[in-house]
Parts: sequence; C-alpha cells; structure tokens
Amino acid sequence: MTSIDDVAASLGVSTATVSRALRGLPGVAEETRARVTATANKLGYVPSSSASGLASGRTMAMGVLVPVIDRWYFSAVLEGVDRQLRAAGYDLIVFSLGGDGVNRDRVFHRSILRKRIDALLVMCMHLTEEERTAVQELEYPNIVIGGAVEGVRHVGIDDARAARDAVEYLIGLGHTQIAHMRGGGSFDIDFEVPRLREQAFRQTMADHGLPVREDWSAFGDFRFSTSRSSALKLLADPLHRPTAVFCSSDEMAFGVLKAAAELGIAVPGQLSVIGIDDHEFAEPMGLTTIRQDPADQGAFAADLLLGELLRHEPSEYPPSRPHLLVERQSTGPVGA
Amino acid sequence: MTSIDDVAASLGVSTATVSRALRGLPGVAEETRARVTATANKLGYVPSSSASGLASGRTMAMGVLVPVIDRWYFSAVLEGVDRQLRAAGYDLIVFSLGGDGVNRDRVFHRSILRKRIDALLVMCMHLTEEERTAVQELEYPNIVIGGAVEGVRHVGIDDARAARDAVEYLIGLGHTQIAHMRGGGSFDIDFEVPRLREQAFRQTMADHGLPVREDWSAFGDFRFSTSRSSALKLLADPLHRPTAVFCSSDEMAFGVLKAAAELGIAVPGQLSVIGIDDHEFAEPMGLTTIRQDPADQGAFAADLLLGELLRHEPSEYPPSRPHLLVERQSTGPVGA
DNA sequence: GTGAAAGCGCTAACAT
DNA sequence: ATGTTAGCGCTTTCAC
Repeated sequence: MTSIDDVAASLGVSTATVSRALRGLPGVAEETRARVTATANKLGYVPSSSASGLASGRTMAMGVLVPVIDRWYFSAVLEGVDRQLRAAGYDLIVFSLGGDGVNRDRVFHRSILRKRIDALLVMCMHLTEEERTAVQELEYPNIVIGGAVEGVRHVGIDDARAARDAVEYLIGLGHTQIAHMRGGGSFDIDFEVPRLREQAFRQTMADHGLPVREDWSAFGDFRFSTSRSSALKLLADPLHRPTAVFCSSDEMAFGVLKAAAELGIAVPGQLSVIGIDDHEFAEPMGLTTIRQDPADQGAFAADLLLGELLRHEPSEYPPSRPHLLVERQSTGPVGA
Repeated sequence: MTSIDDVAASLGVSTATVSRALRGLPGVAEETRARVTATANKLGYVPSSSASGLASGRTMAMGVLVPVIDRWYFSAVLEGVDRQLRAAGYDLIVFSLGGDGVNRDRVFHRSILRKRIDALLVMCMHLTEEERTAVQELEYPNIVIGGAVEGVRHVGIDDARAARDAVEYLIGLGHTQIAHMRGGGSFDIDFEVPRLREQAFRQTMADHGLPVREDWSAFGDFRFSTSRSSALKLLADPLHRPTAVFCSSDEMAFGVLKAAAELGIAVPGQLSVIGIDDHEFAEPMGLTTIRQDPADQGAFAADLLLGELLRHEPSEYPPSRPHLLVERQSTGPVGA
C-alpha cells in the first residue's frame, strides 16, 4: 500500500504539502497541487482512513442503527441516507440489531462508540431507557428517523395526521363501518409509529361520531402474510363485515386485498382498502394510500447531520416531512 | 473520550497490559484481567477503531458493494452478511453505487481501497473490465455473491439448474406453451443472472423438443409493475396465450398473477405461474417457486471471508448454494 | 507556499 | 506476567 510518504518522496516535497494539496486546502501553489495530484494518481495513493481518522478525529463515516435491514421502510431509508453520504464523500456503516437481544448491548456500548463514525442516524425502534440515554450522551450529532423517541431529535412524517387523512378519506366516501389493520408487536420495531396510527384512527372515528368495534381491530404485524390471515377472519362473515379497512401500512393492505380476492369480495365495490406508505407495489396493485418517502426522510436526516458536521453548530429542529394521499382503485363510495 | 492511558493510569499498569487484557490475549493474570475489565467498564472505555486499525492493520470491518440497497435480493443478502459479522464482532460498511455512474469511480478507487475494511463482498452486478481488475487486485479477501463475475470467486445458487428445474416442473405438468418473463436491463443489475436463467429456459425447452416463441419472451425488468404491464399484453389474446409462464423472479411472477387476475384468467386453471426466489410474499400469494435463500448466501460468503481473515489462507472454492422447488397453488396440470 | 516535528491512541516486539 | 518503546500513516501547529 503506497503511503503519503511515497508520494512526498517521489516529488521531493513534504508530506504536509501532499496532505494539503490532496485535501484542497488553501496555501498550496496550483502548480504544486497539480503535480501532487498527478503522482498520487500515478502511484495509486489513497489515504488510509484509520490514519487520517486518528490524526484528525474525523472518520468520514456515518452510522445508521436499524432493527433489521431487509424491510421496505428501513432499506428505503438507507438508500436515501446513502445517496447524501456518497455525495459528501462519507461512508455508510450499518449497525443492525437483527432482532438479536444479545447483540444490542454490544452495538450500543461498543460499535457505536468506537470512534468509527462522525455522526449517527437511529432508525425508529423501541429503545430501552438505558439505550436512549446512551444515544443522548453521544458526543457526536445524532437524530432519529421515523417515529419519535423521547428526548431525541427526529425527522419523519406526521404519523397522526397521515392516519387521520386516510381515515377521513374513507369517511368522506361515506364509510362508517371501518376496520383497522394494525401493525407493531414483532421484534424491535414496536416503536411509536403503530401506536400513533392506531390512536389517530380511534380519535378520528370518535371525532366523526363513529363507533370503533374492537373485533375490527385486526393485527397485521406490518406483514403481508399476517395481515392476510387476519383479514380472512375479519372479512369472513358477509353479514357483519366492514365496508372499508384502514391499514397502517401498504404491505398489510396487500394482505387485505389478497384476502378479499380469495373471499370473492369486490374491491372497491364491496370493500374499500387504504394503506400508508406508497410501497413499490402499491401503484400496480391499484392501492389507494398515503404516500411517504422514506428515502427522502433518510436523505433529509443525513443532510442535516452533514450540515452540523460542517458548521459545528446544531441545525434548527426539523419539521415533519410531507405525506400525500394518492387515490387509486382500491377505494370507492360506500355501497357503490 | 477516555483512552487506554486513562485506564492504565487509573490502575497503575501499562497500556500494554490493558490492551492484552481487554483483547483476551494470553499472558495476563486472571486477577489483573478482571480489574482491567472492571475499570474499563467503569470509565466507559472503548478502544478507538482508528487507532487500533492503524496500529494492527486490522479494521474489524467488512465492506459490501451493492448496486442498490433497497431491493429484495440485496437487502436480504445484507441481512445475512450482517448476521455473521455481528457474531464475529465485525462492522458492516455498505458501498452502494446507487445507480449513479459518476459515483462508481469514487467507490472503486477511493472508498474500497481506503484501508477501512479487511475484506470485501461484491454483490452480483455488471462490472466493467477495469472495475473487475480493481477488485481482483485487492490485497484483501474478497468474493462475489450471486451471479458469477469472471475471474472472481463467487457464491450463489446454480442459476441455470434452478431455471431448468422450474421449466421442467411446468413441462412435467404437461405444459408446452410456455412463456418467459425475463429480467435484467435496468441500472447496474444487468449481471449474469438474467442471462443464465434465460439461456437455461431456452435450452430446457429445446431439450424437450418444445418451441420458444419470441413474442412470448416478455421483459419484466425484475419488477412487479413492469412485469404486470408486459403480462397484460402477453396474456391479452385468449386464443393465443401460453398455458404457463416461467418468471425469472418472484416479483415478476406477482406481476403476472396480477395481470391474470385483471384479465379474469384463472390460476392455475387456465394459467400456471412459477417464479424464482421464494420472496416473503410468495407463500401468502400461493406462488409456486424455486426457493433460494439470499441471507444464507450472504452469511456463507461472510463466513468464508471471516475464516480466511482468521487463518490467513484461502478457503476451498465454495460450492453452489442449494435451491428448492416449493409447490404452491399457482401451478397445475395443463388444461385442468 | 512549504517544511519539520509533534502527536492522534493504539498494537506488537522486545525486555525484564 | 508485565513494562518499555517504537511505530502505524496521517494531520496540524509552528517555523521559515
């Protein structure tokens, strides 16, 4: 591995000059800079991140803490985060808890603190008191993406408002018999989001003087298969069936659509279904939904931290990211 | 940030002892080790990865190069890789090309070489001649996951065999009018996989004396929505319609199923559909498919590199990972 | 505009 | 079993 000394020696200049030249610092003659850049390229020199990290205190890497990687929302956020980091020349380190309880401790008390990253993004998930404290005590910039975590800055959509918009859309279509397919529960993803959406559902129904039937609160676990099973039961009785289902996520909405198809229930004729997310499959499935853009949220959060790293002063508290109702073919007037 | 000197000073021992004790090296009295561990915890000491990386030459991090993060296969592989890395105390650094051409160069010639990682996993994707060379010249262990890349070691399923198994399953059910929904094309994912699967489809058909109709080779781009659109055309004419569709991925199979539903074509009565992957949605969708396990592939590859890092000698060339036909409700005898 | 030199916080030989 | 010491490859004052 060729080092900065090789470049310096090969040019007969000092390592300081090479360092300055390559990092675009002022106080280097343009001609010198050009020569340095040229030989660096020729020799295939790339600075060691360990060495420059140690010397400068900046690692040029950002960490993202996720409960799991391979779920729609999380991987989409990662994509957005990565986009901004790439543009800024930062590397992306992913700390995944992987549903593993044993691992959590190591992640919180070793990995994250190892001086390997300059800033940390925490994906919405349930944190213990102690973990929250650990995050808050981090000496570098950090932020939560998605659901709110008490005492930590966060960026995301206004979940309550998004859920309300969905439910009021159904109500506006004349629906009064509305069921809720709820998420939450499994592994570490039992953050605020499912709670906020459920609460907003109940509140909105109440605000419109509509009853909430407890047996129409189905558990879908934010998953297609769980939701399908639940919906199969929810929709089984043709005589006592909701005319609409508000789903706390698109994946669960797909489960409801599948169940309806299996039961021969026409959508939207006999049943309206609305989701939240605007998942990649929502458009081809014709699913009406509340669009959110996880990649945008990730990018926004990453930019915010990048800015703080640059300016050495905290940004303003971030506003909610937008959401948008997208009307498709899975919803229609009641009894149409 | 408390350093190793703080711990050493606080105990009146040398930094070397602290280092040895904490890393579990031999030659430390158990009593000393206990005291060191205790004060390290008390002081909240965590070794700086930059410093230990610089001193030891090991970064305790592994890199994964992906074309994009947020697609089923890639995020599932990442999950598997991460599982093993976590267990081994390694951190995961994700280098994503993000479909961005400009970025590729930086990734290949800076990030990857920055002495930030001890080994590299490359996800199957199209690499230019020069990029392949760059990977091959890497001085640390590396391997490709998924499709083969010439001259680089790789781990994955036997794609040709998987496709053949799928097609022969359809043929075994009596189908002769078989269409192919193919992938490939978009962004950097135009690797070997789509080509291998298509070729195997053609070869298998030929081996059984069956014709391949060019207008039944539909392009699904490995995506639900593209596949649905293509299938809508493919299946439009009730008189000249395949009785079965072999899909190079499950997501495309979902698109075919959706198109069939929209066209009122009964599955499997009038149309059999088979995929490859066993995507999370395949079971609830009742999709017959060839199961592969990307997380297993990622874990396998990570383990292999981890082993080489430990033993300092190359592993045997890895065998193909297994695939498995999973029969569900989307396939049936022809004309049933 | 450039160079010399002192670290950054560890690890690894080499001593003891 | 433990301590001493010389780096690892940079960045960053401080000189010139």
